[in-house]
Amino acid sequence: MKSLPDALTIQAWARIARAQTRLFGMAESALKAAGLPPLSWYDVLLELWRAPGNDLRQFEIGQRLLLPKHNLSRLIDRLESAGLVERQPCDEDGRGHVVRITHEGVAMLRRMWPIYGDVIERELGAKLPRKEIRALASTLGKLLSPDLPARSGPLPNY
Amino acid sequence: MKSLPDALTIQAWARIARAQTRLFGMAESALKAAGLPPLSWYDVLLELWRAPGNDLRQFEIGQRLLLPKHNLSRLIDRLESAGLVERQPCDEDGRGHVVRITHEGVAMLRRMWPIYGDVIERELGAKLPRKEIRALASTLGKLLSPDLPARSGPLPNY
DNA sequence: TAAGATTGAAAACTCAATCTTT
DNA sequence: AAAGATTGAGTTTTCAATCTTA
Repeated sequence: MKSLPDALTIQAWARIARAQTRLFGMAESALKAAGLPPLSWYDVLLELWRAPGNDLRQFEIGQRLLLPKHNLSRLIDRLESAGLVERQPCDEDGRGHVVRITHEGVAMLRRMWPIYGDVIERELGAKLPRKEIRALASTLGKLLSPDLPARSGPLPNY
Repeated sequence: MKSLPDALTIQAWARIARAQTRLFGMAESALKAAGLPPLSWYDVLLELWRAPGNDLRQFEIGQRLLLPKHNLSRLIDRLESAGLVERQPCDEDGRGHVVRITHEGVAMLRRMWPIYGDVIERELGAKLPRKEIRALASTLGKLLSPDLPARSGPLPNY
């Protein structure tokens, strides 16, 4: 049975798409202008950096970032070619690999964060009162699956 | 001068990305499962359908959808091959074309909307109280350029 | 059989260069 | 020179098929 949304819901939906396109497009542009890799690299590196042993199984990265496995395979290939991560055989499960962030990968994260974070602050932090940012995060949180691993976003802490 | 965002702002930022990925991924899946074209087709067709004469200049579509022109060229190619739009020479400006939605294009819009709208209602409309949806739309609106053409989102009205 | 991961082929996107008209 | 639009080359993503191990 199909039930259709009202105009207000449609407007909110469209603005989620529009805001994402605009904001993340700006972040990509800023990174490219600085000669740095795209956001997808940052996301993977950050997940690895935050993981307890600085490593994760490939499928765990995919779960956290909502990426399909075939896509991830080649993304990791590129990161590996650039020397930012390394693949190691997995002891517990002979099928899979463990992906670990390298020293260079951490260095890259540190170079990217000032550029990326500046865009976040300019486009979001500086544009809304703190109360409204809190409400935004809370509302969007309700739209996300609670069964997915918790993820607080790009939070380098350095 | 770079100023970095606080943890709350980062969380809100990350949730915009995550919500967009999840929600629009679901819409794409639903359309594909029904054997229908992707959202990008819907977006273009809807803009044309809403335009006064059922047509727009190509660059106008690009402005409304935040798409670069080289990308749009081939998207319109695909829509044209599928018979959903047609390109006509432009009287006022010899450089450009006018893109008009065809009868089949409107029919496609009508077939896609029940599928797409159902996802919007399920994933957004049904999950949040109306007051919160209103606040969400309002907040996200503040993050978007006011100089861009107004766009209220997918609103078929039929 | 299913899960983790990879691969080839095709589709789509990006970037820079190009063409035409303003 | 600038704007609207297209095109070729290269990169990335998507889809389906495959491989290995659980």
